[in-house]
Amino acid sequence: MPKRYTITAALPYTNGPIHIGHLAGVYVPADIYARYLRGQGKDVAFICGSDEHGVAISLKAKKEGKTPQEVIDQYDQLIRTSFKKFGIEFDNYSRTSRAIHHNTAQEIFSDLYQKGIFEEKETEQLFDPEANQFLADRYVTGTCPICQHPEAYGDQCENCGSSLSATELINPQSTISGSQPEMRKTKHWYLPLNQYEAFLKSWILEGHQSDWKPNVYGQVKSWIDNGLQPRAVTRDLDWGIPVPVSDANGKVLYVWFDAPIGYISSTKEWAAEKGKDWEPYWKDKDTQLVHFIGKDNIVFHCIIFPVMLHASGDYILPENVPANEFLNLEGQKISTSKNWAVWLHEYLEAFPDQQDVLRYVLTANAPETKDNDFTWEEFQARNNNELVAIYGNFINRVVVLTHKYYDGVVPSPESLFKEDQLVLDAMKLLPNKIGHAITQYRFREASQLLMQLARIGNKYLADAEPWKQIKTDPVRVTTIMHTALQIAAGLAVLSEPFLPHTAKKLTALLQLEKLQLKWDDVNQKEELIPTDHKIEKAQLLFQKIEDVQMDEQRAKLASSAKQNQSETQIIAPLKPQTTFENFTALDLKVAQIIEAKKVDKTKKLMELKVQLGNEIRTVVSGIAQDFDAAELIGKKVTLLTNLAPRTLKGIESNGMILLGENKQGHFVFVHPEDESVQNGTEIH
RNA sequence: CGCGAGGUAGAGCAGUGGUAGCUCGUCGGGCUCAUAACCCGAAGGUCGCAGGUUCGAGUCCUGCCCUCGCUACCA
Repeated sequence: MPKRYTITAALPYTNGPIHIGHLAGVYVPADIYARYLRGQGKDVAFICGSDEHGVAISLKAKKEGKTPQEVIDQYDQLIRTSFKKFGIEFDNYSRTSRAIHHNTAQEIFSDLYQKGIFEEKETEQLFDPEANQFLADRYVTGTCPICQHPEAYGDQCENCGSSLSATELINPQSTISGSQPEMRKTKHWYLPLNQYEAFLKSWILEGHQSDWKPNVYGQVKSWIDNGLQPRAVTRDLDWGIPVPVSDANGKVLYVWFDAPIGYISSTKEWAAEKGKDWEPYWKDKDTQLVHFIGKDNIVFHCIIFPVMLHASGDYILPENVPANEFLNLEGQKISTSKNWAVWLHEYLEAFPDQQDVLRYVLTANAPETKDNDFTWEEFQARNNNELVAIYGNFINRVVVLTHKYYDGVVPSPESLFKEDQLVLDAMKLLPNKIGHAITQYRFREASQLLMQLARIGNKYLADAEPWKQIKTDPVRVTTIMHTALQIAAGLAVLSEPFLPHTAKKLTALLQLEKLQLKWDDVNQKEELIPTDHKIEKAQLLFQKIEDVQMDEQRAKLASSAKQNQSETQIIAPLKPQTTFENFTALDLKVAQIIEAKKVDKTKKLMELKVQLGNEIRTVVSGIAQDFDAAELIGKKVTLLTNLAPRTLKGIESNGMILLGENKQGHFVFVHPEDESVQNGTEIH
């Protein structure tokens, strides 16, 4: 049994508000876990904070004409408020821009530096002279050296799928200023992950094969098996924590080096406020450290951060890293940039005081084992059929009957019948069952076990029929209602980790505040709510959600998707002037697609047969993500016929179909008269 | 291409060698205390496909197909 728990939730990055995906993947499960343990009387530090460094924030500030400080202040405030309103009850929520964090991160860097852990390397990197900064690979575009696609990124060409290095691109261009980057030398410090393979193997691959989630374990194993590379932990940037070494002017700690240290500095800040010692929470072997994260963070929390902690010597390692998969929204990936999301602050405007509904839906449909989909239809169904119909209705029945028969006073029971004992026994099994599911990080299951208690209650009332018995055997009804009230009280206690706002309302409704009921009282106490105890008048815990409300939400999503499409586009820079001769050298002809088939084992490639006069040609085109084979057949397209043939995936492609590519990277055929094609759309 | 996860009733999920299960939805019935809520019953599955191991396979092995993700700055 651990003496204490340090629970961390991924630090939200302050370049935008948070949405339901963040909540479902990280914060709701972490909060349930922390609340459950606190309810058990455990010593818990539930730690989080805003992650406020890194190149994305610096860029966003430049783009919006603000200072980075203004950007992070704005979002830190918004995120902080959202968490508070949703009842995500951190023991401490700090910020990585605070002095305590800067100091802590620098201390850890210096410590590792002095121990000689880092490797120093000088490399050549692309530098944007106009923006006066080095460029991360994804901030460089240019022509792909392999397939000639004009908009390949510095790390990968989306067209042909090849992995690239930014220095290979033809005509590289900075996406920040548009200027041509130049090569410059720069020195950085590297964490030699490759030297820690043996440590990671024995710690994770041997030590956690059975208790870590398959997705986490598999991912880590894949990285280790492929061989780890030294990783730079510093960057050339003007926004971040200065590297505390004398020859490191203008260099800051890599955001992923400093962010997880934020857990430690946030713990320090909390301990100082509470007059506690922070060190046992990070250094005592009897502390259980758990990181709640999304799957994209696995490498940092299972490899990089543990190596940092291990190398420094005296820190403990995480006991588990229960990473969740992703949540989609109405069938599509949640995307901040495309505004395809349900933002927490906007949810609250539409559904005031209904935080628990979202908490419940996101728990019941959490992406624990695979990506899941959030739909408004399911949201409505879960609310109306489960929270309202089963949970809320049970409570309402009990409270209404208690007032009708006994003026709201808990009646004194006669001796229990077998059926009364059976439901009470069934309830007594639940605290351990639910607790076990929670400590195994199976929150979906835990939430369904909770709902089972309300089902037990409804069934009990239906079987015992107090409304009939009252006419023939009123004495029997005292026992029935007493028993039903015990279940209602049990629900109030066991709901707390999942539905904190509801638990509070229910506690008030049943006037349980003074009784101070604990989790284990549910299976240990004979009576949760005593005879002669007076309860409040009935009040609804959940409201039905109507179809109109769902239509509004769906309309909102649809309009943001549309708005996003019609957003004024920045027209791609014009290419150098060409000549009429060059143009006439191109042979453009109209052709009709007569056959279309997706190329096996590719995401994008489509093999097309096109009719061109009396000739049929085979063309391979990267459009499979935007079109189905069926809808392509019969389409008339413009074909560049005299392009040199090229073999893709073993199929010779003779020609190229002219396509427009919009901002989202989706292709449209070239029919400029079509309304949906915007001015400035690039054709290639 | 490589690697990881997933593919079980209309939907969402559980089930790691022994008669296929849960929740929602659908259909039928019951009840009327309750937010037209609750309770009971039924229909609905060749467990992605094809082979193999085994007395026996959703479960183990092999191959393939599909979805999502990762490949180092999207929770």
